[in-house]
Formats: sequence, structure tokens, C-alpha cells
Amino acid sequence: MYHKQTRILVALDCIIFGFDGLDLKLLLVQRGLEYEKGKWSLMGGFVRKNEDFDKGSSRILKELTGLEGVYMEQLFAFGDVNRDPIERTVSVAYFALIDIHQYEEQINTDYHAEWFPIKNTPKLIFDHQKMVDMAKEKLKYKAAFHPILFELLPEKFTLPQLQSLFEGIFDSQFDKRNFSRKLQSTKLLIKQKDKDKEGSKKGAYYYKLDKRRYAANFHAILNLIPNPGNLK
Amino acid sequence: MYHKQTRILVALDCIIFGFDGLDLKLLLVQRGLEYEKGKWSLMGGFVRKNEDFDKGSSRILKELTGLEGVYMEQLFAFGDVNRDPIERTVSVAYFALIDIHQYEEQINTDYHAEWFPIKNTPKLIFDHQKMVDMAKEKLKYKAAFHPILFELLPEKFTLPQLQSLFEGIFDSQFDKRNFSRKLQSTKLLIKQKDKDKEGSKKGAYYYKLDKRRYAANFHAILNLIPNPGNLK
DNA sequence: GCAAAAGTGTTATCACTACACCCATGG
DNA sequence: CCATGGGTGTAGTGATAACACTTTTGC
Repeated sequence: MYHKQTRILVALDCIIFGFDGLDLKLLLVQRGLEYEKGKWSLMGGFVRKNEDFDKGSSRILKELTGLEGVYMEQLFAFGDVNRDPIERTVSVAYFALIDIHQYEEQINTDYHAEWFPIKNTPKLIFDHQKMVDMAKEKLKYKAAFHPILFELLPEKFTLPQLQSLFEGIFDSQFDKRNFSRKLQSTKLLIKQKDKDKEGSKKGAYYYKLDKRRYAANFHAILNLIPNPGNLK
Repeated sequence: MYHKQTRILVALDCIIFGFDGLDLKLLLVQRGLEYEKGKWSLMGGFVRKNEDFDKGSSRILKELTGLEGVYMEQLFAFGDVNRDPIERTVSVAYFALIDIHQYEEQINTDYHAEWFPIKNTPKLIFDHQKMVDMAKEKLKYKAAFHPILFELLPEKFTLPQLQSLFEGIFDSQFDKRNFSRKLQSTKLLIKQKDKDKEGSKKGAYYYKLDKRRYAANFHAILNLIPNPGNLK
């Protein structure tokens, strides 16, 4: 034992991004604990005695969404003294990427949770807005160079869907010809024979991820958006 | 107060990188605490009761090096249950970038600290090697797109020094003509009239950072190395 | 005068961007 | 038949990478 040192509460908070084929959204819950009860917040919980961070964040995500095997990544550790007014609590934030339609099948209704369009979220407790902002930045940065956004898509998706996802994240419009060429050149996409007819009369071809190549290239540096130099 | 929750020790560990004009180095200390006493480790300490993470990591860095105002950035929070065999301790790791010659003037000799070439470091306690590896990766990644390596250099430096720094970080050789052109094209460098005659007979011109532009471009995405797509 | 390191230009290739028209279909 | 969104090709431009010789000077 280390004596005379301060032991501190350690929370895990999850920024859960979802995509429904049209818009990027954020999954929020209404806080159940006493203070600020009923206010919107990120899904979170305390690190347990014998729980690694990764285990803990997956547990918390599963409690809310029922989902396992979802992409999660550590965002940042927030340690300001007064970030939680009840008692000093440091928080390790994770972000998760989810295909909203898959989530709908597995949702846990014990919590009052709701998807909010990323551009129109309610006021959040504590420093949660700061966490969300940082997560958006990181996602944007990462998506410019790595094929991470596929984690938000269902198994079959169309190029227009993919493009509207990118456009939502980067808050700008891309030329569809260049976009298509750029994405195809990654060799990560496998064109399907069938089309999605929901979005248009002509119908858009479905694509699937080439999972082998995807795994191999996940950390590779690709150029997925035009003019990356204008990013921030 | 949140009841029935586990409170945990929170440590801050600093990965301190230094550059001496020739090689990239790592500053390590011999552990003073009981267990594993005398073994090499990162400089660290516990988060204090009323101390933010940033304050704490700066405090720890200053205790060892005497330096303030040094570039520091949070790396990652390590939370595995058994990472510290004495008592569960989570650690938030930071990395710092230092010009070694400046450090020499201010060193605190209370600790037994030593610079090790990054490619030849001793065995470290706990998960500190993992932290160092991750920090090297992150530095490499970041240095490919942002002008962060200037934080390792003295006020006046030469192009050959800068190049050997890059080559050390990326563990490869660059063409000096292309390197020079690429770095000059960032407009961050101001050529001085005097030369450094230490490294060669002919002497190499000194450069200084254009601090205004540097601050403005620190988060911009630049292309500072050839073939960034081959990274990782 | 020679060894050792610094400095400098050109060319070919590739990647990127901008741009406009035809296609398929449901109504 | 027409409105809607999906799909495709080209040409000009700019960035990148490959490459070799001259300069300076301490010894």
C-alpha cells in the first residue's frame, strides 16, 4: 500500500455516436443519480474495484445499448478538480461508433436514452459538452486519414450514404465523382449486385467492406477527404 | 458524496523526450519508492487532492528537470487492474519535449536521472515500457503532420540538425534537398546570418522559428515527411 | 589538396481538383 | 414524360520524389 496518498473516484463516460443513414447522432441519457437528476448526460459509471478501463467502458456501453463488440476508443482523461461538484471524480472518456439500426434491435429500455442530431444536442451536465466537442474533433481528424467511419455503417451501405456521412462529419460538401473515386481507390469496398431503392428511383448499388483489407489498413494513412490541409 | 464506490490511486507519469542535436533521448529516474527501488522508471507521482492533471504533470516535470513552460500533452490513461503490483493505481501518462542543453542548466540533482538514447533504454518497471512505446508512436504520428518537433530544438538550430531529428524519429533517411524544400515551404523558418561550425567545416546556417506563424500553424495539417502513407 | 558536410535545380510522375452529361426509374 | 438522384470520364494543375554536382573550409 502507498500511504498518505489521496484515492479518487474514477468514472468512465461514453460518447456514443450513431449514424442512421442520413445524420450523425449522439446517444444521451437522463441522469439517474441524485444531483442534477433528470438532466441530460453522457452514459457513464464508476470504475469498479477489479475492472480494467476497457472492460468497464464496454460494460457501460452494453448496459445502455445491449451491444457488444462495438468500436470503442479512449478519448481523453479529464482530471480538473471541480469537474464534478459532488465529489472529486476524474473521468476517462471513451467514444463509441454504432450503426443506429442495429442498436434499435437491442436497446435496453431501463434508461431513458435518446438519439440527438449532433448539431442539435441539449445542455449537458458537468464537462460533458467539452467531452463531446473533443470527441467530434478527434473523430473528424481520424476520419480524414483512417477508414474509421465504416464503424458507423451497416454491413451493406451505398456510396451516397457513405458520402452523406462524411459530409455530416466534415460539415461540407464533396464532389461525388471525386469522392467515389477516392473511396474506391482504397480497395476497401466490394460492390454488390443489388441496389438500395429507398433513397431514389434509380437505386444506388450496395457495397460491403472487404473485411480482410479493412483490418489490414485500419491504421494505414489514407487520404479520404479533399484538402486535408484546411482541417483546423 | 457518492457512496459505495471504489476510490483509486491516480498517478501521473511523464515520458520525457529530449534532443541533443544528434539523438533522441529519454529521461529516466531510479525509483525511490520501496518496491522495485533502484529500478529505472518514468518520472511520476500521485495526483494530489486539489490538483488538476495539467498542474500535477507540470509539477512532476518541474521537480525533476527544473523546467517550466515545457511542451506537454496527455498521452493516454492506463487503467489495467494489475498494472501496479502494490496497490491498484491508474496512471495518466503525459509526454514532454525538451531541448536537452537547456535542461542541463536547470537539472534538479535530488533524483538520480539519466538520459538514454531512445533506441537503447533499460528495462522499466510496471507498464512503463508500454507507455514509452505508445508515446514514440504518437510522437511519430504527430510529427508527420504537425510541426511539433521544434519543441525539442533550441532557439537556433540548423537544417542538418532538424533533419537528423526527423530521421531519428522516423528511423529512416530523407533526401536533404527535398527535406530542405519541404521545411522551407512551411514558412516557419527564418534563416539567420550566422552559421554553426561545430558539425562541419563549411558550417550550416542557423534558423529560428517564426513564432507567430508557428503558433498559428501548430494545429494545421502539414506534410512534413515523404510518403506519409507508408507510416505504420 | 583533400576529405567531409552543406547547399542548391530540374524533370518526370502522380495525385488532386474542377467540371458536365447521361442513365434508370417511379410516379 | 419528366423529375429525381445515381453513376461515370477528362484535362489541367500542383505536389512529390528521384536524382548529382558544386561549395566551403579545417586539417
